[in-house]
Amino acid sequence: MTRASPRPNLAIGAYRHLKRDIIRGAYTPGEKLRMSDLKTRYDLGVGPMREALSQLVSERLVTAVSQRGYRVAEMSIKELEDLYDARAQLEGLVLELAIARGGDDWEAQILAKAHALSKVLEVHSADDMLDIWDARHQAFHGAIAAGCDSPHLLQTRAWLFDQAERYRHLWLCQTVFSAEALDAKRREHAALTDAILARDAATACTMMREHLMTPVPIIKEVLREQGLV
Amino acid sequence: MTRASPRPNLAIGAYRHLKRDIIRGAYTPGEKLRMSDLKTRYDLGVGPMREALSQLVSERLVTAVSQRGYRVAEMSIKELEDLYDARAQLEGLVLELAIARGGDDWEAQILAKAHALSKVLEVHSADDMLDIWDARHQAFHGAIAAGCDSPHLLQTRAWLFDQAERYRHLWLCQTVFSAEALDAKRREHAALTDAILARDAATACTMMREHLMTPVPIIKEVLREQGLV
DNA sequence: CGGCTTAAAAATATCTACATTTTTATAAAA
DNA sequence: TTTTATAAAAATGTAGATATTTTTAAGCCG
Repeated sequence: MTRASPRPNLAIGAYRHLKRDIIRGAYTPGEKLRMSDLKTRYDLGVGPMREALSQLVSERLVTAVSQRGYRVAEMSIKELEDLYDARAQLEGLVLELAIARGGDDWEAQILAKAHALSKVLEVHSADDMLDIWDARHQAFHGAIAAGCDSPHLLQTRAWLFDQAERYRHLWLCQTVFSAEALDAKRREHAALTDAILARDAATACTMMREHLMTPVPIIKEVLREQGLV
Repeated sequence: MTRASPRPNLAIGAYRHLKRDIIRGAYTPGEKLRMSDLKTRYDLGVGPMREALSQLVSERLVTAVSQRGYRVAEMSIKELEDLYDARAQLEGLVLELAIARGGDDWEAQILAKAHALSKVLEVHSADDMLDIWDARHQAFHGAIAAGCDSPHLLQTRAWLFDQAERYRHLWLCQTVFSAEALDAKRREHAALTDAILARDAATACTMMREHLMTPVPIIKEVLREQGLV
């Protein structure tokens, strides 16, 4: 008899909640995270709160200075550019390996997820639309990456993804609510799928890197508009 | 007036100490880390100890199950192979970018570090020898990687490095105390340096990937000998 | 009168000790 | 041998004590 999920402790809950809030932009970059405020906001003691913050420091979403508390990590154009470049390069590598290593099941999964993504047309509420499209979009790219068959490379990919998610969220809001942008993405995904299934590594990797870099100018603009940098 | 390093709090000290102990093999993989033991061993309260453990969980050196405490992460042949493969692939990518992006200063630094590494011949005590050779070896590879000019790729590289360090430590002990092994490494490093300075990306990347994979069979053997798997 | 230093006060972060809950080990009974 | 009841051990959470930083205000010199 195995208990799949022993009741998670408060620190884990706080970690998830706080991480989500940071990613969704509930705090402004660089904002001070006062213990007393956090305690009341998340209705917790200092112990669990500190644990959650420690983990977020490890993930670089929060910065800490000894005896001077915690702050939400800063955002910057410079970081945005490097982060997306790193992601694009890594994704290119992962895709190259996936094309070399992936089997029939890998191909099938890509087709399945691509199909699911292309069908997000039904009418949904705005928030639902964002969540559903994003979930399927991630599933599609995840299916592609999975072919590299390396837990540690995938872990690394997930780690960079988390780092980028605050920026990415800004882009999502711009893209999901624009029929035009969505359509452009649909075409990119279709072309990418074709190149991958044709096992054309050179073309596919180049397309993937470019695909991942397209959000950068859009995010830059939003960052400036919203005065986040 | 800036205080470069405000006195670090106890959690940071505990984190460093515990991490070092895990990497150096002071605990056996999978060993339970009891709070009461840790408290006495590191002479600390539970608060700081928990913070340190939380960070190590983020870094996957420790595993946690809610309400059932912490354990040193397991080691396995499977993980060893994936970890080193991931590292080799990433290092290949980083090197490719470095050759494309690195400038004169990058080349100079590589030569400097390569020279320092090749000169570790003077007689040292055994422990000194290990520390000095390792430090210079890391500096050499670090100088090469730095050329990719991407903080996030380098961060990612450092993260995989940390993951591998427990395995790597086993290899170091085998290599540093063998004049023959050291000499083989010296030749590999020299050839690598030549290919890099010649900006021969294809050759250099292949050599780098192979260079990083050479420890794997040695570590496998040690793991089996010491019954760690 | 204004800028600078110094000193007290408030706010904040950090740590320890204790209380509570949950898990694990032990022993008795079926 | 398996199951169940009990006791011990361990993890988790809270509250209060301590140390550090930041703010505020007063004093001093130019």
